[in-house]
Amino acid sequence: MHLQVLYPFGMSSLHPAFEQAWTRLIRAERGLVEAIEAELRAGDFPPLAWYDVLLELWRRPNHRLRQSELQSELLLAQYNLSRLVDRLEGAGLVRRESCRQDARSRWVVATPAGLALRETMWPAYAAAIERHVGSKLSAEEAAALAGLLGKLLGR
Amino acid sequence: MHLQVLYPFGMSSLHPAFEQAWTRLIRAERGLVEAIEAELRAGDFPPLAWYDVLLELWRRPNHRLRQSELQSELLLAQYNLSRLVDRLEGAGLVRRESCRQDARSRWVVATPAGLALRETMWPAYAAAIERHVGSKLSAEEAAALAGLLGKLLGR
DNA sequence: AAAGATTGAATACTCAATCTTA
DNA sequence: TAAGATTGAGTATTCAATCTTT
Repeated sequence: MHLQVLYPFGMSSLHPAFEQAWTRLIRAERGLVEAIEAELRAGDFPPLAWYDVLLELWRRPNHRLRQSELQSELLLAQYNLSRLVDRLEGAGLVRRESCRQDARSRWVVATPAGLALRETMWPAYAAAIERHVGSKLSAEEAAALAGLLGKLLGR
Repeated sequence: MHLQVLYPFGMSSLHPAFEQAWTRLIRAERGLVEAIEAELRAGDFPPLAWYDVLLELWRRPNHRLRQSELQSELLLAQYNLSRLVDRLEGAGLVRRESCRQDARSRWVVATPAGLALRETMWPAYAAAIERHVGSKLSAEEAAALAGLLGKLLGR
């Protein structure tokens, strides 16, 4: 096949389509996150990481999750999550509770203020996604993109 | 439909395909960058940001670029690039030169050590991309992904 | 020993202010 | 005034070490 002659697979080469997909993946993610977070900041909302925590908690029974579960949901390092939860707790959006079943663990529980913030934040967030993603892809293209990214994620 | 109850279409809602594409874009980018950077770190290589700078310089005549040009190429904030270049300069990989044409500007020039590092780093980087991206998508899928991401980037 | 979580110290990033030259 | 770049101070992230419980 033609491209394989120009860029044979081997020790140190890479098909250009992979390289381009890789560089664009990084640029698209960073550019869009920056643009969307700037819009949220302009609306006096906290960073997306705060939303992510509140969303995970909101989805669960009793709006609570063990830190270790939050950690694996959000793909965060343990020490990173520990300090993120510190900040949310300091802002009164979550509280920590000790865990009967396993005293090593701690629950992270959304407070009413945390749930209210997530609810207020969602329309602004959705509008920003609509503006930056929805305006550039059709629904079919978005579905195709989600499918390809799913493969990268092993789904 | 269930999701429409949670996220009805309207002023502040979003087609689920956009939401899924968005969340997967973030997860795929972060997971892959983390995995690939971990491999490079294990091979005693510096962060990808260093590679990005050295690559841009390598591509240019005389292996040099104004800081402001590097900044727009790499989509970095000015203060961020300033300190990234400080670190590369401290490691002897680039040097700064004053600019005759516009004394406000400074050139960033790759040193022989910087060019050599980029060259040594590429096979390891390419192998990591191959392992984490090439193994999960066909070349056709990678090209389709690059095309969709290009739309998101306005290309 | 391993899992869950936290912390001190070092590094990196961000915001706003600053400096120089165009 | 604006462009290019840098810097001090504050915030966030990272690494390694630590603590408690399983």
